[in-house]
Amino acid sequence: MDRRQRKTRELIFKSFIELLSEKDFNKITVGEIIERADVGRATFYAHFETKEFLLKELSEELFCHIFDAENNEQAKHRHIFDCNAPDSVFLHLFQHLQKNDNNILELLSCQNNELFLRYFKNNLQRLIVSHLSLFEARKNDKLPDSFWINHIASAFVETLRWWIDNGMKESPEKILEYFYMVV
Amino acid sequence: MDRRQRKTRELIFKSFIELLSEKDFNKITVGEIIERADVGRATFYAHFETKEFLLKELSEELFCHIFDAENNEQAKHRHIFDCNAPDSVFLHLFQHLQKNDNNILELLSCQNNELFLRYFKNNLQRLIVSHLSLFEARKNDKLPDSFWINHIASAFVETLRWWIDNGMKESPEKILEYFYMVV
DNA sequence: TTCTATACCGAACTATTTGTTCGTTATTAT
DNA sequence: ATAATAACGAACAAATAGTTCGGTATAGAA
Repeated sequence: MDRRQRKTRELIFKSFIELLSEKDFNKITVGEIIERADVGRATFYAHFETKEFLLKELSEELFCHIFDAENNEQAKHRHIFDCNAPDSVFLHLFQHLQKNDNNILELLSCQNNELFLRYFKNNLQRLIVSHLSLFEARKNDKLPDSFWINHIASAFVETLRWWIDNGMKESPEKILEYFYMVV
Repeated sequence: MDRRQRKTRELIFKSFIELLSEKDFNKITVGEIIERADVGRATFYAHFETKEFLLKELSEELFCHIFDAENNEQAKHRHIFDCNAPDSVFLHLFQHLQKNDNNILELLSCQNNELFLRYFKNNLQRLIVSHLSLFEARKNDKLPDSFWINHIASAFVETLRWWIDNGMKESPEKILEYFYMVV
């Protein structure tokens, strides 16, 4: 990809993230985005079909970073999934979030959190399926699999939401404990 | 309230609900709403400050109907909460939803379900607080109250979401069973 | 270095939507 | 019957979305 393209793309993302932490997605205008990113109007539309596509691509970029272990060559991200301790997956998720890598936290806690928590949950479901054995012991046989998976993912996201909304005072270990208590 | 006011208000609500079941909230224009409701532009703005306020008032009208037992004089709605059986509250919620009183179901399952499920959850929390004793036995002492309440409300909403998304094939009793299994 | 492709600029432009204003008409409550 | 007021409808300014196009600057290859 052309260096110019990369640069513009990053400028737009940066400006957009800033704006998202300030105001509601639907209140953000393309005019504001390009002004803050300092790029031309036509340039924006050369990169993103609409504001909605911009959001979609941003989300994908952010969450792939966290979740797509298989496709991720970089060792520093792989370690989340390579650990031997059985329940380290979720602990490391909490830890990563606390460290606020990639500023995901700001997006999960801003006014638009519904938007991102939904994306987050979708990605999470795939992760859970591959770690389903962790929860096998607690599952009631009568429960349909899809119900069970949805419940675990929801419980994680809601735990996360509660943690953020209450100022993230608890340690990742403590939150993991809470999470396991209810699931 | 003037009969004319009541009439236009209902016309606008009706038109709005129809549109919500067809397209995304943010894609709906005031022009479409008033055209379908067959009221003048100025009339719309005399009733609702913005589209967002229209949504808010609609939600309140719908959910108060279900949740606000204390303030509701009508016996037919009060019965949800007057039952003696301890867990009838949630069963009756599922039953009511299955019967699709007030067409709430369409709003909970349409493209905008995030919107309404959030409102739904907020109202639910208040209900849960007043029935907290039902879940006392399953609560771990270490868990903060607010975490526990949030978890129960979330689990209910997510159970409901799963039920709707999977075509509501299960009976309300079965769904209640699932709900109690995970909470 | 030179050359070619192309990303970006910027300004103008159309179309859509929002929210307001105001004089007129119709309906309501008393 | 009358006074109050809700609705009409047409026109209006302002904001925004998305497009077009000629000119400029830069990247990457030869």
